[in-house]
Order: sequence, then C-alpha cells, then structure tokens
Amino acid sequence: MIEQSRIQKNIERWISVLKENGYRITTPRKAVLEVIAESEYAITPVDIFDQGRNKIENLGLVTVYRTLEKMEELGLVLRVHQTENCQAFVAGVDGHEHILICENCGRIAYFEGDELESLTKRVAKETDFLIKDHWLQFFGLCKECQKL
Amino acid sequence: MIEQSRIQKNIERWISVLKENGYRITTPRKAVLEVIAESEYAITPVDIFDQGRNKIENLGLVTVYRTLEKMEELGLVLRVHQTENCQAFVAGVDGHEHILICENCGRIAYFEGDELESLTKRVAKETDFLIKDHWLQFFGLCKECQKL
DNA sequence: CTGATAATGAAAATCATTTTCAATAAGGAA
DNA sequence: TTCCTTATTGAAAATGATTTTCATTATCAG
Repeated sequence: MIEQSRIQKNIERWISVLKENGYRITTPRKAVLEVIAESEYAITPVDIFDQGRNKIENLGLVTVYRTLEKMEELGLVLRVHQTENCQAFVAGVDGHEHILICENCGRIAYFEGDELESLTKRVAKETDFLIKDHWLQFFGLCKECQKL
Repeated sequence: MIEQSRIQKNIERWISVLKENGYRITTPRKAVLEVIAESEYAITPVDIFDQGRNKIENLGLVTVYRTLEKMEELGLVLRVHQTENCQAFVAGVDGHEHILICENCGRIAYFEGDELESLTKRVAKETDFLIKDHWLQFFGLCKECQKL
C-alpha cells in the first residue's frame, strides 16, 4: 500500500509542474493524476479510464490519453515496457531512474543508480556509436508473489 | 552493409531451428527470413511485408505476423523497444544479448556482457524482489549519423 | 506419390490510439 | 466578482496495428 502522504505529495508536485508548463488544472485531469498516484501497479490508459470514472462519471478516454501524453513529456510518468505490452505507465519518482517489475502481479519498485559507465565506454569504442542514453529494467517476483 | 555470408548463416540457422521445432519451411516464410536477415536496421512488420512483396508478389501481412511470432518465441528475432514505437524487430545474434540503436537512422549494433551482478544484488536486497531477468538497451548515434 | 494437416492470403473483426468538432470551463485581466 | 480568451473537454468518427476466420493450397512424413 502506498502511504497517503506520498500520494498527495506526488499529486501536488505534478500539479505544480503542469501549471509551470502552462497547462490548466481541470477536474478530469485531476482524476487522472489521482488514479495514477494511487496505483502501485503499472496501469494502462483503459485502466486509468475505468478507475477515473469512479471519480468523474463522464471522464473521456481521450482525456486520459492527452493527460498521459503531457505527463510523459514532462517526465511525471514513465512508460513500462514488457514483452507483451508497452502501454502501461507508472508514476515517475524523483531520483529513481529505473524500475523493477513483478512479472506476476505487475507491482513496480524503483531503484536508482547503475554501474554502466565502463560498459558504455567499451561499447562506444567497439561500435563507433556515440552513446547518449540507456534503458534498464529489471524483471522478477515481488515479495508477495514469491510465496505463491 | 552486412556481409552476404553472415546473412546466409543466419537464414540457415533460423531454418534449422524452425524445422527442429516442427514448423514447415515455406516460400513466404523464407521471404520473411531473408528480409529480416538482410536488414541492418530494426524493421517493422509492415516494412517486412513491403520488402517481402519484392520477393513474393502476393505475400500476406498475416504471414509476416505469424512468422515473427514464432521467431520471437524461439529467440530468432528481438523486439526493439523505443519511446515512440515498440513494433520493430532485429535479427537475434548468438551470444549478443543486448542492442544499441541509432536514434537517427535506426541502425542496430549488438554487444554482449554487462556489469550488473552487484547492482542486481543490491536492488534485490533493497526491494525484496527476486530478480530473474533484465533488459538493457543503449541509444545513441551511429558513425554515419554523427557526421550530420 | 499420397494424404494428413500446417500454412497461406483475403476479408472481416478487434483493439489501441488519434483526429475532428462543437460545447464547456479555467484562470488572467478588468 | 465578472468577463473573455482560449485550452480543454467528451462523443463520434477515423486511423492504424494486430488477430481471427475460413476456404484453399502446399509441405513433408510415410
């Protein structure tokens, strides 16, 4: 369970960032932010839509897509890539660049730091590429799912 | 440019693996294998379809999807994930677990090895996850595209 | 060569995402 | 507060990617 304080903190931060970037804070948009902040699992646009309708009875799926687009652009959410699907999102948490996904239940954990400096140099040298970014994700089983 | 010998080697290997797994080797399927083996860029199902039609005039897109599905399952191709699209594929090359993508032209390079053992242990400990797998992908500019 | 059946391609169905558009509401200015 | 500009909204239609269906064809084991 995510603590209430952390949910609130995320929502408030997201609202400031959206405002700073000239976006208006609307009721449907707030519903989308809440659903994402409250979820400890990676969540798809349709999931957000369904859960958002419990808050705003006539929320549109289009609004979910449009809000996600802006949030992704501002780094407020991260897209979670998996073999079968790449359309789930999680809250982006400051200072945590990478995520860890439970293959069974979809629960997400975050971690920061990596040890890829020397590998990056070696690969750049070997391939003549200029390496600008990397993408690292771990897969496994969360504490709960290990028991099954 | 990929050397002819390497293309042939890949195709032959793929055909054996497909046969070993009980799949039939058909003319349309061979066209798909060829297109993938000949491409040094990540290539989408529709690209494969278009280029395959130069070999087999009435190749079906469905066959491309079905062939890719089997190849992915057998590890003969890898799916390339990028921010905007996750539907491109590259030849899986033995012993090269990871890829490097040119953000400009889509050219692919391979590398092997990583240095993630201690990171994996640290993250497992911190999160209580049992880590079973990881994905690592580098992004950058290939030699050609650095000149632009 | 033959027969069982896997594989084929066209068309239709499905599912995710984007575009269009007229109506509404956010929030800065008065 | 009230007004006004304009970003945002949701429904519906359009688009794009992928999957299913199905009757026909072709592979390959025997």
